[in-house]
Amino acid sequence: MTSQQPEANAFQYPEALKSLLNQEGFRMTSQRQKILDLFDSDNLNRHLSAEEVHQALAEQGERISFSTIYRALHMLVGLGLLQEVELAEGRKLYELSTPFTQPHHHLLCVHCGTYNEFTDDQITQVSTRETLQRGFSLVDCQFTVLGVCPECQARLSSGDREISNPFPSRRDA
Amino acid sequence: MTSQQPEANAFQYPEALKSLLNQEGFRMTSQRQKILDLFDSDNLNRHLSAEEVHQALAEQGERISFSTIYRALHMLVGLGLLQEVELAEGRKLYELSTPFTQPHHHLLCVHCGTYNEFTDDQITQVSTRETLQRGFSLVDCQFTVLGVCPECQARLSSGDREISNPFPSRRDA
DNA sequence: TTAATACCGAAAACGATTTTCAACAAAGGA
DNA sequence: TCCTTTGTTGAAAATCGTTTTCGGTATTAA
Repeated sequence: MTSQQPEANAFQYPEALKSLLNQEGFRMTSQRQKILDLFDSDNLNRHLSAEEVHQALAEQGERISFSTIYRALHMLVGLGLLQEVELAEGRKLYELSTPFTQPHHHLLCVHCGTYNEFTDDQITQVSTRETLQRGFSLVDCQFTVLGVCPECQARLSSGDREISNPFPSRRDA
Repeated sequence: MTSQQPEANAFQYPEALKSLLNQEGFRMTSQRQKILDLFDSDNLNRHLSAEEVHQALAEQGERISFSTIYRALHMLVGLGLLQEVELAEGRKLYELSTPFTQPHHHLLCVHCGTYNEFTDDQITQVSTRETLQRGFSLVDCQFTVLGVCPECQARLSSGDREISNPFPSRRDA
């Protein structure tokens, strides 16, 4: 109850979240609550960019400025509730951090940008081993496998040859 | 000799590089050669940002515009000679791609930004397994372990508490 | 009730990257 | 050889995601 770490179910208890923020001198506001809710709603346990957060909120009638969104995302990362991942080039994505979800990694199609998640103990093992060997403390690990999904393979084999940037841009999607 | 793939030693043979570009309708120019040389010079088999490329060239008296640098880096990635890695947030780094170097991964200190490289067969195994299982073809994999290096641990334990962004910015370095 | 402090949105600033554009250079014919 | 086509360059402008500034508002604590 009085632990410094957020409990695994902090999201179920609005009060716990509020006091977590308060401990650090922050306040729980309606904007922040709505942003958090986005990540917690379980049909949405995916990665969201600031842009996508803005859009998702807009779709439910909430008009929250980008400055507020960015500030909230930063704060939530600082508190350990969210974590950043770098999947799509040029922008950062955010997801619930590992105390609240299973550690997982990403398999990304470099053409259409869709991704799968997977978990693998070996990855965790390697992370731990490498950090220990060098006296590092482990903060996080990000494993991203880039490939071409079956659909894009089919599409590509029928014609359209081109030298493509292995990192997809928003426009290509 | 007539293979479509670049040979592992293409960098030793300027002619091979030139014809590799020509095959795709590009030309080998002095600017592109100098940029390539940067990555090939073996005391420099590290990651360079566009900024660092620009600076390294400036130090040897070459004044090449950023537009040219960015264009060359893109093209070289497209040709498979370089690959992008996302280590430092907010900018892309480039390094020789795996046919020319050993596959390796990165252990990054989130405070000072220094990194170690390591290799690990398990990572490759997992990449292959996950892609095959889903019918993907494997393009690349990026494994980045984030941690705090021993030096920063020591420095941090003596005082300066703060909620910090787990991704370091240039200014923090 | 007031003072202090955190918060908000709009707009400006920022930094990395990309594009535009006009001039230039290499290649490939007539 | 001259000419045309096409790729390349640098400077400057544009873009994009993100961060900061600023004036005003809300919450908290004295």
